[in-house]
Amino acid sequence: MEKIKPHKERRLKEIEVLKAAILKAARDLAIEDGWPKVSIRKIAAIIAYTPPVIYEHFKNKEAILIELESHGFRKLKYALEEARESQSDPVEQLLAISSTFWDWAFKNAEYYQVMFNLDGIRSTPPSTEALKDTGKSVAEVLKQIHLFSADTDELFFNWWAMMHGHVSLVMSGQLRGMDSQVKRHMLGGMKRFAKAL
Amino acid sequence: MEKIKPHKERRLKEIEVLKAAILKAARDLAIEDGWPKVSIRKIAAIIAYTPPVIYEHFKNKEAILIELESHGFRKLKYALEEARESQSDPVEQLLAISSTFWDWAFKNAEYYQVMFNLDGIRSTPPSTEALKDTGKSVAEVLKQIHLFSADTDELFFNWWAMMHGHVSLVMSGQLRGMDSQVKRHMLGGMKRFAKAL
DNA sequence: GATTTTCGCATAACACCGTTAGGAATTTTA
DNA sequence: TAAAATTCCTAACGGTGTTATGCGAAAATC
Repeated sequence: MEKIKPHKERRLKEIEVLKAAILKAARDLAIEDGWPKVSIRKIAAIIAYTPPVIYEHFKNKEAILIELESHGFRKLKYALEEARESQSDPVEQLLAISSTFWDWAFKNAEYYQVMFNLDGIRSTPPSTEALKDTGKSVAEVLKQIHLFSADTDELFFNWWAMMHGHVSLVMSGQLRGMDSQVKRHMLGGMKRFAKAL
Repeated sequence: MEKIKPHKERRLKEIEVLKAAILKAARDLAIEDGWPKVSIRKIAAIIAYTPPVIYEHFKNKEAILIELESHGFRKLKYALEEARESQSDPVEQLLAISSTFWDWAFKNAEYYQVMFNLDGIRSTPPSTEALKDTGKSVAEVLKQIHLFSADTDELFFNWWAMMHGHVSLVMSGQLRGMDSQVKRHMLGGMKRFAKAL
């Protein structure tokens, strides 16, 4: 068994720390000024290195976004699961999940934007897998509610569309200033959606 | 009454022509390679002028996009009105409008993307006015259908969210390759939506 | 008709961007 | 101690939106 030399181990930690710092810097910049203003050079300045160093940890700028995207989906998934567990009735669960989704999206707008390419920074889109996995709680709840009606895939996509539609219209500014009003509308629509199943 | 001198008049025509050429060049570039690859320099090359000339017709790059956005909304509005007139029953009208919306969005993706900032090129978002005006047909149809239930604003936003949600999830690649499947699901959801009113 | 003014347009530059090549200095290995 | 590898920087390439400057030609004025 090979013994790992202490300085090697320390170095590995350092690399991990630096990688985390890059991700944090990118996110902080996005929170501050929005994704379009995030640049490799600014990230480098924050972590007090020169730009090329970043390319030792990430293949390119896109790779940083992809990593943050998956962070975002994991966090959102967790939030939705928690929301579901706060209720026992399936319809109540659906409403709780939807409400939590909304709140999470705006409290973590920088994540949401990179997850759904809302600022068009990404050149490759997130995979369908992320959607399916993140919405697992919803899929299960829908299965419990619908009992007899349309196929589950349809309901699942309908739910995603209603959520992302409302959120992205507000977030991209088309309905700026109507946040809470639109959230009410979204929940109203979700109730009708559940009732129609 | 002041007489307009012929060379002045000719010049005004030239300016109009050039402005139209700039808009067309931008759109063609977007159709070819997507909005992120559209640049002032490339537009200039196409119209066979140098970049500064473009700034005599548009304040900046954003202004070009804003103009195309309003073109897009006008065209979409017209398409939706036509769809409505193809049916007499209100529910059928709603479905026809929704189906047409879908088809239009993908047949005019370069417009749709600039209208909803799907590629994040815009820094200022389109106004709520454009949404309200474009969706006028829908608002009227919804008023005819709902008779007693929830307020019209809510239904109107719900419709926009369902449409834009489905479209943007497919268009931004999250559901790539599932175009026709998702369209079916969207129409299914829309039927349930109409039935629940 | 000559002179002045205005107009149309290009050259060149500024400040930024993502990304990469090359090399210096330091640290680890032999 | 010499060789090898690692770490990190400087400098550059080709691209971006945008603007200052100025030249030549056309139009307006005298």
